[in-house]
Amino acid sequence: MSYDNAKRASGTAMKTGIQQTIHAELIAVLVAVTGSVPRVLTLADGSALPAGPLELTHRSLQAGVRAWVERQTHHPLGYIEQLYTFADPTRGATVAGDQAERSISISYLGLTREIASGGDTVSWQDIYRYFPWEDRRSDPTLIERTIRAEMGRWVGTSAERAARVNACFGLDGSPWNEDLALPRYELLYEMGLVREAARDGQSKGGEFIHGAMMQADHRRILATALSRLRAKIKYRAIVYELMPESFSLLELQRCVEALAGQRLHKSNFRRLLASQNLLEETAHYAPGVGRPAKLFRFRAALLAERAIAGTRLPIARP
Amino acid sequence: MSYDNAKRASGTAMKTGIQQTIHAELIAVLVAVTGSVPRVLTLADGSALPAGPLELTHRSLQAGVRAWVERQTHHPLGYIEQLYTFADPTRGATVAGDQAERSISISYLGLTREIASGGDTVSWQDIYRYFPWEDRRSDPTLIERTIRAEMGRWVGTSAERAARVNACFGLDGSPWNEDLALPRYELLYEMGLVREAARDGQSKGGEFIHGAMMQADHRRILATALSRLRAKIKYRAIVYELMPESFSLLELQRCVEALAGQRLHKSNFRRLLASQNLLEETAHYAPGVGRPAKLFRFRAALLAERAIAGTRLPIARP
DNA sequence: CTCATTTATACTCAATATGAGTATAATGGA
DNA sequence: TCCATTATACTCATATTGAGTATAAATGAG
Repeated sequence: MSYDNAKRASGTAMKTGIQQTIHAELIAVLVAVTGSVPRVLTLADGSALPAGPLELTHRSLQAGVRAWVERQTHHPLGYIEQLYTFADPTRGATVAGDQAERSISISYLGLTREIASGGDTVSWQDIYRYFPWEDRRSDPTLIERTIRAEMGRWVGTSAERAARVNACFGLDGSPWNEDLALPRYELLYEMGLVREAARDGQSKGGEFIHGAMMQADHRRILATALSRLRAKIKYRAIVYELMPESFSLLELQRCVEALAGQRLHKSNFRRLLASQNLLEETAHYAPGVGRPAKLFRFRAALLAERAIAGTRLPIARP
Repeated sequence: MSYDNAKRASGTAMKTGIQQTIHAELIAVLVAVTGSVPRVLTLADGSALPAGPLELTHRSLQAGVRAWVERQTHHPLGYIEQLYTFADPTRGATVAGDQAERSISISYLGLTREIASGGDTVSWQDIYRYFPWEDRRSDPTLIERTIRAEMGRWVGTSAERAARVNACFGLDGSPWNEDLALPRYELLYEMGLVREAARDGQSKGGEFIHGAMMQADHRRILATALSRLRAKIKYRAIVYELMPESFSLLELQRCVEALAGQRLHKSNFRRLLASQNLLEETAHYAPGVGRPAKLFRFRAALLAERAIAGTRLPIARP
């Protein structure tokens, strides 16, 4: 961290020998919500996220991701956001003469609407297939019933571990915080309760809790995306990208509930929406089993103001 | 984005020809708050952030940043968080035979306490030296007075541009949002009102607003750090890392104010602190000019619970 | 055709949180 | 001793939130 380094770094390409050669890979987490199911686009029958190398033709990282997704799905990608960059030390770290090799992965979160993607093993998967404990809409006691005993074993008599588990999983007085999806996954990994831990040689064997495994650390990346998304819907109107042109208020509520993994209080949710002035009425109604619901759309001006309003979550209890 | 790519990506090192060779650089934004001044560690007399290449000896990206900072400052680094990764298309994008070269920068935010750093041109600089308009503690009307006319010229008759400026800078009815430090800097760049824009050939010439320039896009990275930090103090107790062992409530308030760039309401700030149960009293008092203030420290248990409480900002008006 | 069922929408009300300000307590120094 | 200065403790009106009830507009069974 010397001045020389800084000068080199901000100049043109560095070609000195100290530095190693690196391969960069882009990973995309594409999310869509259909009805009440939050989905992610996967490859290999749900065991991997779309990924590929950064190519020279890409003007920027974001442009690289966009290019792929649009080539693959023939669908323009709306909102897109960088998630995280990591350099896995265990993979690709081989030295060959003067040149050392290493792989860096840069992940992105994109929001779309679900479309039929014609590929061999390409498919949209329910996100909660990978994190069953994150879906508390129908049964918020899943953790209480299935995971708690296993966690207790790991905690043992350590007060510090107990505090961490309670804070992450909302046990013993702590409130449940939906944003903590990533810390929860990481904690389960550390406890050896997800299959990836055993695969990577971290687990001492024992019970695994439900949840489908993915290649490499793709499931961790997906957890990062879920965390980010849940935090963001509370202060940015990004649901926009996930909804059709017009929709009923209940449909919008179901979409937010799907992402948050929580039931929301109906009238309070509507009051919040009204106070934020995000929507405008259309002249149409959605037919259905009961009284027809008025259809709404997002206000056109919203696109310009993007940076503003927040959608906080009025949580409902059964 | 085919299944083949995904398989390659998640296997061992990729050596096929499609992919280009990449250099990775790590950039650190080290922040400390001393008294009422938020500072950042810089090189080259305040014109660059500490940066250097990713080395093979680094187990992970974070470990790489930690290693440097600790080697340079001889001070253990507490909180550290990844900011953003970007691949500048304009620098280092040269093709040489089969091998193409490109540079990727990965930036990190770290929190410390300020210490004398014995280096030639290494220094701690007031962050608001780079973003004078972000400090609204003494004079919240700076934008109103100095920048507005210039912005008006760029807006012209475009309603969309006007809406964007108003939302970003809290003009014309929109509330000021301190988290938007990055969008604000980006908007000023787009408008050609910061010197970097002229250097990069984006500006059409004209008045520049105050604020010191930095090499490459380091000032943009610093804006990213400020945005992230301001957003985060509202929902995570990270001020912890910036304060000494024990401190008075007013000192803590001054620290938060320095980061937020806003004055806070004294008694409401204290009420918020009390309700969150973050602090505990010590037996000591700080001597000073008036009545001595009781000294507090962060509760030990806080470290374990880290993931919890939020510190919202009760804004004060003069 | 009537009524139970289902969903939509409108209101109400208590509890809590927030913004803003006043009153009182300890200091050191003129 | 009194005053300037900072600390700490209360007060109070208003806004926001959580939770729930009442009424409206459809469908379909009988």
